[in-house]
Amino acid sequence: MRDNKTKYAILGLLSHQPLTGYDIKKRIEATISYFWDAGFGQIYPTLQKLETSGLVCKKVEMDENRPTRKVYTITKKGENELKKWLGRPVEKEVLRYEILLKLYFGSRISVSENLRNIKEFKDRGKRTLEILNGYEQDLKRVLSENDDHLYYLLTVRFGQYVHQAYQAWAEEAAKLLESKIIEGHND
Amino acid sequence: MRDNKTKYAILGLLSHQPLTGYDIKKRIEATISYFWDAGFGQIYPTLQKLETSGLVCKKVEMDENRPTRKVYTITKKGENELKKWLGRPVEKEVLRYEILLKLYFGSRISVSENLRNIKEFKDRGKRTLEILNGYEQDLKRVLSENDDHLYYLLTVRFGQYVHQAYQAWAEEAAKLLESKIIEGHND
DNA sequence: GATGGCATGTAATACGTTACATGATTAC
DNA sequence: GTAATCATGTAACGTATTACATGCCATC
Repeated sequence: MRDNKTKYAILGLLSHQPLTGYDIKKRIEATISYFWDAGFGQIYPTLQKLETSGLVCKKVEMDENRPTRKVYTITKKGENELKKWLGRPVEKEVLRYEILLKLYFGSRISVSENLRNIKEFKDRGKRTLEILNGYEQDLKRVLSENDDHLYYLLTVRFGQYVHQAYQAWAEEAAKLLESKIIEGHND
Repeated sequence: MRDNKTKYAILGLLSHQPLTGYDIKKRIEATISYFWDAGFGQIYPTLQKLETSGLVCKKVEMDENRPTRKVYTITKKGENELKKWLGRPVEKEVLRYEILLKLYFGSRISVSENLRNIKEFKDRGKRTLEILNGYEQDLKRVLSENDDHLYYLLTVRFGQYVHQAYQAWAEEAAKLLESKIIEGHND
């Protein structure tokens, strides 16, 4: 593991409570997936590697009726590793926006096709924004209950700021492209 | 190649003019790297695959004095492939923000460490924003010269919107965390 | 009887980064 | 002399996705 960051997402979730691989997948989906997603094919092998390096330990729960559960618990060593990483500043965020890659070469296709791409981006973003607004309301209600909630709120606020920026940009971009159709009627 | 998107970045650049692998790297750095980056280790093998599948063709330029240049030109088939991809809407943007992954588990470390992480994110973003502002000025000056420039401007405007959102968020987040220190003086 | 949730994982493949390896020319 | 730019690429490794494979239980 050179610098697998998903392993820290897993360690972070386990620092609250013991979980199975399946649980971890559900948690990620429900909480951090909009800025850090992971599938089963990544979670299960990572858990095995974390166990091998002694950062988590496994307890097998067998039951006749239900599938065998493998519950993972974070170790002291795992907690230290997590804290060490959390305190280390991010060197560089690497982001890839497919919408921008398409738009950059937009002159190769028609204006209306570009407008459609922008519109789909905007609609998708609007749905995400609504979900984030819901999270914000929920978190504000329970803010004082737990030290973690403020940090959750900060990440949600980030999402709201960025998605509002997407909406504003998409409107401006659509206007600029539409005025191009009117000027040159080259569509 | 399942759905290598970097290949479209390369095809897009070649749709303007023939380039070497080295040229492509420079172009990417100077134009799209803030939303789509690629290294030599990705560019050279991708060019070879593109040639094998007939989307680009290669011309070897030998010269005694300078290194052998391999100039790649997009084919008709390559142009069609590019256009087909450009017109296909983006299904899902997958983004990973390391800063948010760290912040989500922020309660595990001290408030001042979180504040430092936010500050570094903000400072880095500010530098990028200044670069983007420069791009905007340049592009506005030459907007009417070329059909491409409007599309370049749209991607730059996107960057500006998003980076302004980063700045506003970072300020709010820092304030919220600072008020936590004052309330609980738990740092 | 079919769908969906719970629960595990492996295998194949693709995507991407980093280090390694070479060597000439040009500018300071 | 030294660093930067031009110019090529391979090898090793790590990260991530997708498909495959299994099987029970509960609900509709």
